[in-house]
Amino acid sequence: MAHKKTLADITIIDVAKEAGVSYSTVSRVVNNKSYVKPETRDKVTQAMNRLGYQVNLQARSLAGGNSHVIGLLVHNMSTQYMSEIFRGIDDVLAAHNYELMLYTTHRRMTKESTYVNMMARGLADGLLIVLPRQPEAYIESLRARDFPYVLIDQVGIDENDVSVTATNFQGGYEATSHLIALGHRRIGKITGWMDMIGARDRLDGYKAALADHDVPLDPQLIVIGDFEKSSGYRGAATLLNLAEPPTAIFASNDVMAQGALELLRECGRHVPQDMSLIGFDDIPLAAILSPPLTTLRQPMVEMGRRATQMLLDWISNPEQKPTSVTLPTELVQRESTSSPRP
Amino acid sequence: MAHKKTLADITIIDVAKEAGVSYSTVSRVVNNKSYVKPETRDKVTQAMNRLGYQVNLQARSLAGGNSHVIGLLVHNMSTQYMSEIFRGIDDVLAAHNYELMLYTTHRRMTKESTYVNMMARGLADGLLIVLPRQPEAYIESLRARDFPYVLIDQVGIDENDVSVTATNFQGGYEATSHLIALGHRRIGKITGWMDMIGARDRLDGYKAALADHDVPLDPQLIVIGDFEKSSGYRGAATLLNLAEPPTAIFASNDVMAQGALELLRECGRHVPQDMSLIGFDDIPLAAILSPPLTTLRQPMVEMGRRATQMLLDWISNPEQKPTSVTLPTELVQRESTSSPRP
DNA sequence: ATGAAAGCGCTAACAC
DNA sequence: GTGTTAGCGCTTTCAT
Repeated sequence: MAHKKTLADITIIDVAKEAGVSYSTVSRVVNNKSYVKPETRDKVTQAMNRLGYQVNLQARSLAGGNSHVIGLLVHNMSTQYMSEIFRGIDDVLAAHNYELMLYTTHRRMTKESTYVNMMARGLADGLLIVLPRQPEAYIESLRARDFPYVLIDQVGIDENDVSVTATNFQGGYEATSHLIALGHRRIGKITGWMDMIGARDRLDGYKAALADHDVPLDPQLIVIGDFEKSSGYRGAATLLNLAEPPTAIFASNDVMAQGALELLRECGRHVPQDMSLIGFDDIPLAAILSPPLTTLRQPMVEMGRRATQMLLDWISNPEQKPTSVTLPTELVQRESTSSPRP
Repeated sequence: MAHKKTLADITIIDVAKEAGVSYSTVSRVVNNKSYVKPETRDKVTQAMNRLGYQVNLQARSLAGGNSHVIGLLVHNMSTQYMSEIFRGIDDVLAAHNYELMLYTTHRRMTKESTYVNMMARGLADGLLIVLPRQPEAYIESLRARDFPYVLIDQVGIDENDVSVTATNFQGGYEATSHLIALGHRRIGKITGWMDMIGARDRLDGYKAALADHDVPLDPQLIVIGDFEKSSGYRGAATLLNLAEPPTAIFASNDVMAQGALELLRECGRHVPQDMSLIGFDDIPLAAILSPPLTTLRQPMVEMGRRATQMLLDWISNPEQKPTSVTLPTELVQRESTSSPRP
């Protein structure tokens, strides 16, 4: 045992004694359920304050109540993308006195299910899942127990899943159209994980914009990335080595754009004079790069906020399942895009 | 109640039935404690797998066992500084199958104690506290119950506190000496929160370096900051407006240096030609700024790792309290410092 | 409106 | 080496 419980651990029973009531009455006061005579309630409240009572979340949860904890399942916490989403989550959690259990999966994808099950067994009242790669593995079990969960930046398996996403197709379309409007005809594309719907949507938006503007689609111009900086770097290299290289590159997130920028600099190419570059997300980094990166802003903080609010609503009202929302993206023009050299 | 417990919730009792043993034997197998006949152990293990058993952490914790959760108390999760520290924490937690309860205090300093108490009452087996501002408020209660906790980047009230810090004084000394060696004599200093020992140490290092190199100390050159970008911006403005402005600025973290850089750019000053600039931390951002920032590297990932390892060791061996460690800082020369204009 | 009592799933003595 | 049993602190019927 890691610690000894000292006398400082005062329980509902201590409060009951102090207030001269039964301990189920104390429970009622604490949970604000059913009627308690105002007079009694006062007595109890005062006793609680006097003793400095604090609820034991595990006991409450074990006994069948809410745990007042929500679980957050993320791939990697140390990215600006996640920092932004987290700010939104944290905002609303703090406002509602909820605790947060954080789980980062990294490469250990197999453990996702284990974690989700632990959470669903009472450790948490609900789950926030950011960018899951294979939610199929556990979503079914979540549904089976009517356990509230909201997916962020990933739609689920079907319409039953509650999710918060952005307009990825539109964003891809707009980014590409922006480049076309500038006069580009050969536009390289570095994609994200192709097993993620959002990444596929951005690519589809790219293709649609090309088609709508009668720009031929050259498969060589599409290179598969993985949302990591290094794949942006490699992708840009691939594109640059083409017999007929593009005059602009659309990376499916800012971090890959950063990687591309690095490669371009190393090869002595100037952005945007020699090569236009556009990203996706608008993480804080985007504005700091030189040149500042033109990108498609995704409202990440708001996504975190909305998802959390939806989850909390759902928890407090289990019958009322929230409906998924899609938030708008927006073109942020900075200095990494311009017309191509004549 | 947020969810209904379905038949899928199989407990230690189900496993016991399935294996044909008592449920305390199952508990023994699960916890790997005391001897169980290998044969019995196998039977139980198989039953567990067959049923897909998973321990209920709250029940375990309530019953007096370890919760296998550690609490992390931070001021703000959405900074690169924290992202780095978190990577270290996450690394070792994952390796030891520990869960993480995250609590961000923001401006709600009053809630720190409440949270710490909740954790200490069984929700967590130990606590990691990053950069607390007023730990006095609750550290006493932690000690009173022999509850394991490790402070990161903050020494405690006295030698009894276990902490992981970096050589802030040395770092401040080295940063300043670097500037002096370059030929600077008027060196501005933007400090961090002055209620934090680390920030005071960096300032003291600055003063000591000045004294050792016979550079007069001008109080006007010291402006109080708060580790936020905006205070770096304002601090630089103050310094620039001095009758006799400095030729170099030492900001107590990279984020304030970033703020200073912004102000400098807006005022048309070139770094490092018109003004040398040095930061502290070496967050990823530092290398990306233009010009890339010279700074004092603090081994943040390692700090997180060490602290977590110490905490876990302590938890598994309560009699053996770990001893605090101080990790070395290191000058990282990039392009934001040079000799002053003649 | 309030009290009594039965568990929630588990650990940790204590028996055998 | 394994079974029995008493709680951990709380929520929730069920009485009253």
